[in-house]
Amino acid sequence: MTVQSVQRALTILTLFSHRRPVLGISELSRLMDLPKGTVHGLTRTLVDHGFLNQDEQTRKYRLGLKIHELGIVLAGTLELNQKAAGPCHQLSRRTGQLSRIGIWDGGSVVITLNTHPNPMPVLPHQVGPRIHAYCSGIGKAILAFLDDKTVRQYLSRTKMTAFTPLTITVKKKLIEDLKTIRQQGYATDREEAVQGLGCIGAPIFDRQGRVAGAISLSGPVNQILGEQTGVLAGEVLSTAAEISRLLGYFPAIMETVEP
Amino acid sequence: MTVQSVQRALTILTLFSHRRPVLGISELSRLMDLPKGTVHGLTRTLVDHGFLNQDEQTRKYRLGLKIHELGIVLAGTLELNQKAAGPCHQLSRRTGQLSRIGIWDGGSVVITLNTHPNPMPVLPHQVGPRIHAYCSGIGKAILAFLDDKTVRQYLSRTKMTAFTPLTITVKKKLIEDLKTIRQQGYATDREEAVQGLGCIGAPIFDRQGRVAGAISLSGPVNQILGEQTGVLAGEVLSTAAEISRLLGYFPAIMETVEP
DNA sequence: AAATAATGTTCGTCATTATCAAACAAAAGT
DNA sequence: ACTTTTGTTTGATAATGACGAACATTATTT
Repeated sequence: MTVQSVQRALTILTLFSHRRPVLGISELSRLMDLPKGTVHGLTRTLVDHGFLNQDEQTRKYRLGLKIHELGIVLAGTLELNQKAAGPCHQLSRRTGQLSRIGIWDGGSVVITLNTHPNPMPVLPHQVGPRIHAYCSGIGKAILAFLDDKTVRQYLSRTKMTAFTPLTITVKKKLIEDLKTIRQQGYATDREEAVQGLGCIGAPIFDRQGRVAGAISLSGPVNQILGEQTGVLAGEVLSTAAEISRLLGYFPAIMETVEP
Repeated sequence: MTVQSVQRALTILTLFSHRRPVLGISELSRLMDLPKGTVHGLTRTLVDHGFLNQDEQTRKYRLGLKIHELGIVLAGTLELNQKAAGPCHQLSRRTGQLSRIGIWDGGSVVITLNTHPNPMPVLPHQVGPRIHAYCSGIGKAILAFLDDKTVRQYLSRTKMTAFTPLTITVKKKLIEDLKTIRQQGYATDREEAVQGLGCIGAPIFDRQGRVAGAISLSGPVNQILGEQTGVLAGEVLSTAAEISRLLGYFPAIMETVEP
C-alpha cells in the first residue's frame, strides 16, 4: 500500500534539521537502523535529483537546493500566503512589531510568513517553523474556530508540556480559553511559549468559512499585552478580516444565506 | 545503484510547479507514463510523510507543508544565506533597488534571497527561482570566478538561447565578457534576460577563496546602467566583499600565504 | 610512523517488494 | 440517464531493491 523505499528516503530527508544540518552515511545508517549499503542507494538517488547535496570533500550530505525550489513553489502556491503578504507587512509596519502567518496542518501550526518592520537580517525563529497550537496566539486562534471533531482529536492526541511557568497544560483550562477567544474574536498568549514574549492572534477564514490559518502580532509582553492591547487587537482583527475577504470570505453573506 | 521507486516519487514532486500547483492521479500517471496504481502507491507514501497534501474534497494533490519546513531548515543552514541577509537588505535600502543572492548549483543559479526596499508584498519572481547563468548578472559574476574545468563543462553542456535581442548566445562572446568581468570585478547584465531590466552582479567568496555565490542589484536599465553605474557597482562590490568577509574570506591573507 | 578505527562505496545473491493491468466505486460532464 | 473520467483497490508475477560482507580512503590513535 505504501512504498517502503520511498518511505525510507523521505525519512532520511526529515532527519536533517536546524541542529543537524549535515549527516554522513554511517550516521544515517545508525539513526535508521539500516545497512549502510541500503542507505547509500537511497542517498544516491536523493542526490541525483537534487534533494540532497554531497560535499565533494567530506562526502557528507546536506539538504539540496531542489527543496528550496519546491519550497518557493509551495509558498507561492499557498493562496493564504499570497493574499496575506501585503496586509501582514502593513500590520507589522504600523505597529512596529513582528507579525506572522500560520497554517493548521495535522495537529500543529506551520509558520509560513514572518515579517518584521525594521529589516532584521535573520529573523530569530524563536519557536521554529512548526509550533505547538496550545501555547501560541496563532495556534489558539485557529483551535478556537476549528470544528469540534478536529479539536477533540487534537486534545486527545496532544501532550501539553510546559515551556514557561505560564504555559497552559490542563485541557479544561485550554477549552475555557478557547471559549473566551471565540467570544472576543482574538487570542492572546502571555508568555505561554517563550519568556517575555506576548502575542495577539486572530483567525483567518477561507471561502467556505472554515479556518484557513491565523495571523499574529508578537513582541515584548508589556508592549503587546498592556494598555495598548485594545488598539493592537483591533489592528490584528481588521487585518485578519481583510485577508479573509481576500480569500473570498464574506461573513454577512454566509450568515444570511447559510441557514 | 539508484532506487527506482524513490526516483519516481521525487519526479512526482518536481512535477508540481508554479504554473501547475495541483495535480491528480490520472494527470500524474499520464505525465509519467506509469499505471495509475503505481502512481497511487507513491503519492500515498508522499502524503503520509507530509510531502504532498491531498484535498479532501477534490482528492487532488498539492505540495505538502513538510517541504516548507525542510526549505526553512535549508535556508537557515546555508551559511551564505545567513550571512548575506543583513548586507543584502542594507544594499537594497540604500540604493532603492532589488537586491538578490544566488548560489551556483550544477549548471545554473538558484536565487536564495530576494530583498526589495519598499515592502513589496509578493515579489515578482521575474526569472524564477532557478535562473540561467549566462544571461544574468549573478550568473556571470559567478562564472567569471569559477575554476576553468567547471566553466568548460558548463560551456559544453549549455545551450544558450536568447530571451531578448541582447542575450549573449555565442560562447566566444561570453568568454570575452567573463574576462572583462574578472578585470573590473563585477558583471553587468543589460537586458540580457528580461527586457528593460539591468543588473550589476558581484561574486562572493568563501573561506577557501572559492566562489560561493553572487549578489546582484537590479532594476530599470536606465536606473542601473547609466551614469550612476560607478557608484552602484561600488556599493555592490563593497557589499559582496563584506559578505565574503563574513564567510571567512580575507583576500590579503590568501594572496600572501597561498603562493 | 604505524596501526587502528571509522568512513563512504561497490558488488552479487536472494526473496522481499513494488509494479502492473484490470476491475472497482464515485463523481463530473454531457 | 448515460458516458466518461476520476481516485482507489486487488492479487499474481518477476523485477527490483535490500542485504551483508568486502572494498578503498580517510581520520584518529598509539
